[in-house]
Amino acid sequence: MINRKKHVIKMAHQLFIEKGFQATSIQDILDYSGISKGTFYNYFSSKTELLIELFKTLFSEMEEKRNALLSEGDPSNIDIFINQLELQLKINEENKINALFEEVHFSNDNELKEFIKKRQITNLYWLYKRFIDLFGKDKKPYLLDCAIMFIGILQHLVKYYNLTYQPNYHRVVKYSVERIKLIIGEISTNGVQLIQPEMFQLFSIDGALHIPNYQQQIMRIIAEIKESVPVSNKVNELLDFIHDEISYSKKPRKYLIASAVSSLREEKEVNIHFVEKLTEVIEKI
Amino acid sequence: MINRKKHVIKMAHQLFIEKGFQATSIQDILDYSGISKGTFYNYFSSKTELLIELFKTLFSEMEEKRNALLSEGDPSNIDIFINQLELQLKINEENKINALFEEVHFSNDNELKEFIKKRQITNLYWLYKRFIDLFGKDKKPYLLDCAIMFIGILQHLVKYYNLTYQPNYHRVVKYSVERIKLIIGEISTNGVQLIQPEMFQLFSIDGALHIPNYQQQIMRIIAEIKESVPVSNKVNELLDFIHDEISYSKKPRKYLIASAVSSLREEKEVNIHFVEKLTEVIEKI
DNA sequence: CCTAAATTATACTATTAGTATAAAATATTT
DNA sequence: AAATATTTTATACTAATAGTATAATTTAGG
Repeated sequence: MINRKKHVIKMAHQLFIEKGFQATSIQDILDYSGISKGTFYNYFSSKTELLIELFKTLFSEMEEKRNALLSEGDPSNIDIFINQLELQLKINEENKINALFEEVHFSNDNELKEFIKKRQITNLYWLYKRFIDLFGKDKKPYLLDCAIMFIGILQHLVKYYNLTYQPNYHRVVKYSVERIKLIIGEISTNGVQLIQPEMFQLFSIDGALHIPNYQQQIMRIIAEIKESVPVSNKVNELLDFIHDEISYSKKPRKYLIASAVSSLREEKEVNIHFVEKLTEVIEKI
Repeated sequence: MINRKKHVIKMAHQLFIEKGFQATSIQDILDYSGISKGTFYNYFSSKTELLIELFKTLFSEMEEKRNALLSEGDPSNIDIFINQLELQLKINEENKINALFEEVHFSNDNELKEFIKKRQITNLYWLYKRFIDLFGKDKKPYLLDCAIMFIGILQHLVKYYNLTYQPNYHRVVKYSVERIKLIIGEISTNGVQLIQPEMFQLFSIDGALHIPNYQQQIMRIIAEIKESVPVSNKVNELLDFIHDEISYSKKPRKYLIASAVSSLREEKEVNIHFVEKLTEVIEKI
């Protein structure tokens, strides 16, 4: 029964893709996934919260795959970067993430709006960091501007390219990268800056963003635990809490996480080996 | 009573700005603008249709002001272009058009989606044409790509600039224009093309877009008539029909418009001079 | 086999979009 | 000015849907 919640999210995702988020009623989701209303509200407090959970899983998967492309590779290798972008665009399309994203801008739900905003900033930060990898630390002052422009260029070109031709992400990404390379060269020669990278501090995710090491490690361990054995409700809840706290809190509450881990230790289904690794990593937060 | 409908749109606009489109119920609009439900549904078939009418008026006003900046000026003067962009960004902000736009992507309403899509394409086309004015016909094959990239750059820079600093549209526009100038130079030297300008034909607004002369003239005459004297319901309906047919139809139905004009001729409140001018222009369609 | 938790079925409330209609107010025509 | 047509209002109604409440049933685990 532990996968029921995931199953509901999956079914809802399908409905959202087919009919759109708005047009899918909760009753539709109940019918399609074969649960009762009570169960639904036991899992989620609203349709919006279901959507947020859907986004979280999709983004986690995407980030994992994206980072896997780079692991052990050379961060300054631009072909890897291009592969990462292509991958993201493809996953986006497969899951209609963009469509959902757009559909969702409407919401009066502040939690959702904040979630999406943070997501965009985090994504921008990733790009900024990758640009530093690719083009060198000396160009730092200009690379935020460039990252912003690059997102704009890429998104708009993809949109109109796909309106006109069959999608060809490789071509569009390469084209976009060529343009931004030119701009980076010119801007850093002339020393023109528009927005200061200190901007990230405004969103107080700067801290969290600077130490993605432990975050990635923890997320990997959690994934391993879940794959190793079907876990109980309780374990699942604990793992999800840790995952979310790590991923979406400005400052993850270290002691709360430690407490969750020690509860995990009690559960025999979880290999003690994993718990040790978790404890170890969490101490470094 | 002729302005009541406009008054309702205005009041609704205020509510949309304050609370958002979604969060504003029809009852809110009724209370705020002091009309009854019956009247509302007499004016609009739904809240969405009201929104479309709001957009139409906002866009018309914006286009008029934007084009006024260029009238009699040199199309290749880049400072005029920069002024035009600044103006648009400011009007956008004042009326929260972007916010409404985003809020609205959600809708299951196909009419609205189509309306917005066409609006974006039309806007892109305007920019493409302006780029031809500014950078020369010889660069035509590359200027659609550049227009697309430019929109992306400008929109994203504005977004993040305004998140960080006080809005300074002049600065952001100038920065964006500098970048695109560089790209245009490089692209046209190397002869790289991504999307063909023939793309516009896909949206079959190509024809309509090529002859904006009569469109502008007619819209000006209509505005003049409405300003000259408070017009009756009937006249207003006729004028609005002509306006919409000119603005939003792929191929305006010439004879239908002529018929509307001849009905106008019967109305004594409308100065015959205007009717003559209209007739004259419509013959050229 | 027993207990606790999860799930179901069902009924209910509250909000809202949209329809229907008769009465009242306002315009228009003769 | 009276008659007629139209617009507007007030009101009551239907239908759809989100979310709450709860007793009965099922399932999982010790």
